[in-house]
Amino acid sequence: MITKKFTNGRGFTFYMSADHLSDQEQVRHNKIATFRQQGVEPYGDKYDVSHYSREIITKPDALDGKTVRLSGRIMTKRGHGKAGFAHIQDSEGQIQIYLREDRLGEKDYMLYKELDVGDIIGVTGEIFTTKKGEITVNVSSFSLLSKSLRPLPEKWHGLRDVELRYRQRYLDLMVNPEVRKVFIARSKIIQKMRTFLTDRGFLEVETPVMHTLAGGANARPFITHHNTLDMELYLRIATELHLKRLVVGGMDKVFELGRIFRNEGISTNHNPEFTTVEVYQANADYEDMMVLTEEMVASLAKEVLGTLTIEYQGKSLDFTPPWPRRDMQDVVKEVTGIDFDSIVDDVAARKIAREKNLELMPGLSRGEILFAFFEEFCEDKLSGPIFIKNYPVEVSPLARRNRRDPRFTDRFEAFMAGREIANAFTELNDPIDQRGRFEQQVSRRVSGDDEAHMMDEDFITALEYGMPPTGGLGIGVDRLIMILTDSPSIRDVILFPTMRPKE
RNA sequence: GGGCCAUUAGCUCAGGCGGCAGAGCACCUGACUUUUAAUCAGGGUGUCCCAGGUUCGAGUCCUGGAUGGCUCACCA
Repeated sequence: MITKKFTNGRGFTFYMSADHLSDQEQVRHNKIATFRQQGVEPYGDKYDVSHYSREIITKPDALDGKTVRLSGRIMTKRGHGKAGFAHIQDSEGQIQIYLREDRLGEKDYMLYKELDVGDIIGVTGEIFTTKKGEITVNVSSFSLLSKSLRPLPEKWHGLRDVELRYRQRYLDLMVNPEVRKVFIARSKIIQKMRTFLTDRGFLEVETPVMHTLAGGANARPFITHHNTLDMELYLRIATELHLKRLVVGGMDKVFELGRIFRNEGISTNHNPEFTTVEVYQANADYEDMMVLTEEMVASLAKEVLGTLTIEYQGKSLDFTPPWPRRDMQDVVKEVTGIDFDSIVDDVAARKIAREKNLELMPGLSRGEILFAFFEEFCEDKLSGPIFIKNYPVEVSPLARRNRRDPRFTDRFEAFMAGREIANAFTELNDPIDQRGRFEQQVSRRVSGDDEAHMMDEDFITALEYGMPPTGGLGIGVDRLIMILTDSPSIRDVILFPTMRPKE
């Protein structure tokens, strides 16, 4: 290690070295040693804080001339010989501080001059307003609370590199203030969601994350292993089947807000672990779930954003209930000109799919093809919010059949900005029909569809004891938060999105 | 998984046709007691993502790989 020693005019000794540390890191490491030599602890004790920055900025008149104590991270620093300005940032924002040598004394002022952007300090001083009109703390004393050993990202551009932003979210939060706003909004949305439901008499419950059988959705699970039991366990892909067991047990109104896991692709709309809320209400049906959905989303928008009309990526969305309700078959007819009501069998449906150049797995049924038409040609055109209802039975293995037309189920999905946000139905409570649906799923599984459901005998057994007529709703919480915070990527609303490790 | 693009200083980015590695901020040295992207004078601090190849010579061209972004497929 090549080391070069030099001393600056203020008695601080530095060693520049040629090892793995950058020059800026080396300087900061050396300062720690020098501070300790001078009796200054670089990782100080807790600082009694009287105010946060925002309280001071928002009511300067009441605090003018008053002494305040606050702590924060140095974000900018400007020296002027025997005086200096800096901005410190706390959880509420930034405030300017002013330090003078004739106030602090030579020793402390010299210590201040050695502080770096990124260091966390506690300051005590009086509030005043500078010539240029900025509310500022005239510091009478300060102490170093935590020495930062690495330089912060650039003050003007912030941290732009998306890879670094996700991998080192703490830096993103430090230097990109709008990021903090998104996650504060996320926290509020989830909190309001919880109180919205509990206020309406729903009971929050926790069901297993590790399943012996991953059900309730069409998705590939993550597999893990329990050593003592020596068995495979799956991380849950949905909370649905356990929540319905609770309804069988007499818990009439339940919900679970939590993380689920799907072993599938990653994209701007998909993270392997994500958050859903599922709600089940006995003596209700999917119409009731529509009302619940629109009321909940409207109340979240109102309470968190203060408005029912928002902009998402330049498009306007109005959450004022009631939202439009459209039949899937009607929407497909409107967009593609094809009336599935007049297509009576699977063969005719496959023929029309070929005409529209829709490449599908062989042997699909009429309902599956209708659903494919909807997804392919209609879904991304639904700016919403809108409810699409009456889903084919083949793609809805857990939903009750429509009384008048058993080819369909009493199911809807809510769409916003062309994305599915919610999925709900009148729950299938006929155990014999449910067994048939599972059997159909299993046969699809056998023929290669590894996302199809597995037979869940235990769930069937629960239904055989009798489940009351029940409405169920699932909401993709991350996606809803994306809409409400105008975030283009799901990674912008998940603090630590799944990333491949570096190297 | 396929296609396209990106990776250069701590950060944000430029580097035409292959010819000594660049700017701003940050940093270092000095000046400056109400500045605010402070200013002034001086200083470039680097595994050009990695490994090969072509070439007298590669940040630049070729091959392979890594990570990320967008997109298609899959899905919510």
